[in-house]
Amino acid sequence: MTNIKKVAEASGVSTATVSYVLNNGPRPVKRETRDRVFAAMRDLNYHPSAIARRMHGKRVNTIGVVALHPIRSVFKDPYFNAVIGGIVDAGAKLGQSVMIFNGDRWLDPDTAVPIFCDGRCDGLLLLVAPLGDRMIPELKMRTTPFVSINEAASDPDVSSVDISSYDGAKMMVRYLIERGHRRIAHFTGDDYYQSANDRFRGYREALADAGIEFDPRLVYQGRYDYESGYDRALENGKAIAQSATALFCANDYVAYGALRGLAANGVCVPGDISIAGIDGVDFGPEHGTKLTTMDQDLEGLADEAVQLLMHLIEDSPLIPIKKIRPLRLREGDTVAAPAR
Amino acid sequence: MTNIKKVAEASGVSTATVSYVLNNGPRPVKRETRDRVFAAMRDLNYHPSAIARRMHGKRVNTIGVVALHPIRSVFKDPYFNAVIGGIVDAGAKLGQSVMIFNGDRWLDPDTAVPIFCDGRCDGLLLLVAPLGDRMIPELKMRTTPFVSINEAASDPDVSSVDISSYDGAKMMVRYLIERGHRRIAHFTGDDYYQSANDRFRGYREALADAGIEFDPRLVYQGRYDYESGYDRALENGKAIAQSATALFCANDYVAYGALRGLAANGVCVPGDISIAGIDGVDFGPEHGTKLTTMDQDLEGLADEAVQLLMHLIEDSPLIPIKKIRPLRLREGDTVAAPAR
DNA sequence: TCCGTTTATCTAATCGATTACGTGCTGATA
DNA sequence: TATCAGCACGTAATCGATTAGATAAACGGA
Repeated sequence: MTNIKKVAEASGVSTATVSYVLNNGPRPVKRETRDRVFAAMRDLNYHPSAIARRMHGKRVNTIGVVALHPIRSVFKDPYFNAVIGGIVDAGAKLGQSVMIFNGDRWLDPDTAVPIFCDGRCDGLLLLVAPLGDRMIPELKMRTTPFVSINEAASDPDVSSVDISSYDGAKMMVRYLIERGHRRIAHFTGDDYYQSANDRFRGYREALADAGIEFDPRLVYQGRYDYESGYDRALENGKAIAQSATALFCANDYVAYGALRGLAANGVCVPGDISIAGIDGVDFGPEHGTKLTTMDQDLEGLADEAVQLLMHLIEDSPLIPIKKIRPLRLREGDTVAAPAR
Repeated sequence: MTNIKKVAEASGVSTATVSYVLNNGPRPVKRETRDRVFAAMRDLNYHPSAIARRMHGKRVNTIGVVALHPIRSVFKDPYFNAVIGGIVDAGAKLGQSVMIFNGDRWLDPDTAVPIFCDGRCDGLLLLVAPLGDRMIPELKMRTTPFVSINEAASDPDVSSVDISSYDGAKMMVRYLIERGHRRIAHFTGDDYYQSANDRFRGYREALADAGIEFDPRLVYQGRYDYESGYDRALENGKAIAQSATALFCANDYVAYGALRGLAANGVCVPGDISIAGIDGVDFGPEHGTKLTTMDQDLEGLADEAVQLLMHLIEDSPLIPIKKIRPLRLREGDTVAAPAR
């Protein structure tokens, strides 16, 4: 392989000079010499080893994404896909490659965190809810900067980018109320997610603000996935359609599941009941129905997280930075005024 | 940071001995000493730097995935998602992390390939059709092993994992013929993909084998995406329904597009016309109609590619290895016998 | 003309590991 | 007891870069 030594020999200078040319500093090099070095680099098809540079604290232009999910596969999930895709895109624009840590192998923080921080990445993005509580203390013991995305931002020392699930849920339920609904059911998400609790709280607050009494019989405990929404809608479809005119689901998967589960019960959406989700996940053009949801702009979220991480890597600020992103209503075809 | 030197001091041995303990070789260490070293590593919370080890030709346990597409975003594409997800899963099982190279930044082989090979990855997987022709000559000049996945396997020196698009298309068209169809239309894929041409060829051969004359009026040139299928079906829906009883699409996106485009024309599938795809892309449970398609088992493909790459990395065999994977028919709800 | 500055470059230490080579010790053999 | 093999481990070179410190030449002011 061609290394810096060969380039130095070929251009008749020391390796130090080649390095100064390569990095455009920290010491100046005469233009004439510089040109000779560049020529030698071209002739020998030289490209510096990222590894050797990292030995001196230089960056490797790699950001690690720890994308773990306790149950489902991350790559079959449009939410994770959108975020990871956004990270890769945002990274590529800034010349950063992205390393993905995904799989059961990384679930144990004691063995995983040292590997995340073994020098291959300049910084880390965490997509690990609800595992962050176990992961973050380990990460804080090391020097690799990291940003937590959606969840686990409760720790005040951790830089994070997050959405306000509470506000989003509240806005959506307020919207349903404005459309004339007063009997609004709710399918919850997994209760070990902080966001699921926040969304439930936003739902209750919006009702309270409108002077509507909270009815626990309209709340169906569930998980954050399609099957959960489908199963609950299939079991309770008729009851829901009779007792409520709208159904607010804890996320878009649940909402789509509910949609199909209700359809299987012969309930029409939005004719018989309105359905609203939250997250704004893009299921692609192949998908049929457009869901009314709160869009959290996952690409924008990813972009902001990457930029924040780059800031941490480059400037290592002393105090943690927390960003909260707003959700925006996206009207689809699943909400209408109540029939009655 | 704690490094090997501190561990050596703490356990009263030299760094060499610590290294022998760490690597369990190449020289033996007395059990007693080994225990002392392990204890010191635990006490100091020591974990070796992957970077420094790489300086001595050791592996970093990272495989790079070059996932480029000339037009669409890779992460909004279920095909790429399935393959990349499969690679990440297969890698995690073998203790490998995956680095993703994606974005316009890497389209130019002259600047990109040196970066792919800058030491951060032990090997590369190429998902770059149809760009491989430009990328592969550059890669062959370097020492980083690589495997090409689907396309660009034409170069006899390159190890690859591929499906036989020709056989798959032929099998699918033969199946349609067996179901009673004789007038079979075809939506092609982008003609700069070798696979698209192979699929078209398989279509023609299957017709020829059954003694059915090839009718160029039944062939609609297009691209490998949903919109292409949709647009062609929307424009020509009635004509297609009248002139053919089945439609074989160059991939699953096109097929889904055709499905919706025909529906918009009031054509029923499979009542009025049967539709078949090829690839076996999984659109997730949220998706409605089940397409009849040729499944190429993308997870299995990814798994085999990772294993092949690991073989190249570990054993550096002298001759390239080429694998061809079969496609399997997956019956869905979009093919029936012709109505007549 | 002499000395201090500036400029351009070289020498060598350094990063954190791996490993070839050298050394001291033990025990078996002649 | 001298010799030699083998074991256990230390010393130091090495990987490919970066960079502080040393050095030599050019330049400018008193």
